[in-house]
Amino acid sequence: MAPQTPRAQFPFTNARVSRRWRKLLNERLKDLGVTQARWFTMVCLQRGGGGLTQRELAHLMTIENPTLVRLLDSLEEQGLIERRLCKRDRRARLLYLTNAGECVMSKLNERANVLRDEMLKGIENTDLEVALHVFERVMENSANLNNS
Amino acid sequence: MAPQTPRAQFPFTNARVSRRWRKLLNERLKDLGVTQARWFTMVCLQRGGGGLTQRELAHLMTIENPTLVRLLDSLEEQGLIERRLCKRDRRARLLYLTNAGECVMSKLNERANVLRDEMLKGIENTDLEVALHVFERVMENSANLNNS
DNA sequence: TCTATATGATTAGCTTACGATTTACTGTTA
DNA sequence: TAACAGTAAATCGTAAGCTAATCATATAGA
Repeated sequence: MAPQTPRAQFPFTNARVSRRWRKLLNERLKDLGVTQARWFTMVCLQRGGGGLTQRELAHLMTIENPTLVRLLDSLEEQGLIERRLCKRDRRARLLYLTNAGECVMSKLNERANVLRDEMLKGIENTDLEVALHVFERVMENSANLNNS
Repeated sequence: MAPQTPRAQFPFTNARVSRRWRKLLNERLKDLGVTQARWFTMVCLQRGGGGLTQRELAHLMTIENPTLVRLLDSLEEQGLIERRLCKRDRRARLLYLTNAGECVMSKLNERANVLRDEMLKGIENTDLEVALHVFERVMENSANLNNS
């Protein structure tokens, strides 16, 4: 079980919630052939606008480049995204959602929204804002550590 | 980037914090040969008391049995935990920290505590309690879903 | 210009999460 | 007691996270 004080408990419980959300969302998206991570990739790509490079998208997602490469490989194979060559820099690839990708996104988003509302049911907006404030502070603090 | 409203943002940012914590803690425990997940396994075993079965420990950790099996395999190989046969039920294994395991735990805990304090620096206790309250509610809500 | 360094993407290999299946044993019931 | 349902652990395969190393191309400096 997680330790005693709120301070000590926080990282464990945070991780637990994260695992649960991932697991439930994976279940609910499974029949559409998309996982939580792949959906998140598409969300960030849509939000960032087409034409991002892989490095830019990885930065938006706060994951490492090699992790993104595999996600993109599967999404490309499914025909949901496209890697186009960049004329300015021949090392880079520019990323776009395909039409099929755009289409499936509405279903995915709807299911994700339903799950999110179910998981957050009965929680005050003010409490959620406090929680998000805590998250932001943690991210700031950890950005200033020796994480090279 | 994460979506707009606090509600929409919550799951993404939660996951992000979880990844960051794991990554930083892995870095800091690396030279002791222990990962965040293996340390968490030992924490739960110590907290639950020696003599837990694998099923019981997996339940405490809120992870699945196959995940725990591999963590225990590596911990056992490192000589940090022990699987003993159970006399009552020959299917079951009873888990214990070894002496070596107990010894290394104090170093691991200290480093983990330092990291935790660095990451939570400047955050009010009351805010942390609100965040934990949100987590608990999410776990309750998700326990009542179709997660079989 | 030519060489050295930096950068975008990839590959390879490890870890940790999952589900599905298998194996070994327990306990119950016909 | 013999069959059968249930349970503890292990095994297998897949996904998604990481680091380290590699390849191709860009860019900066001598």
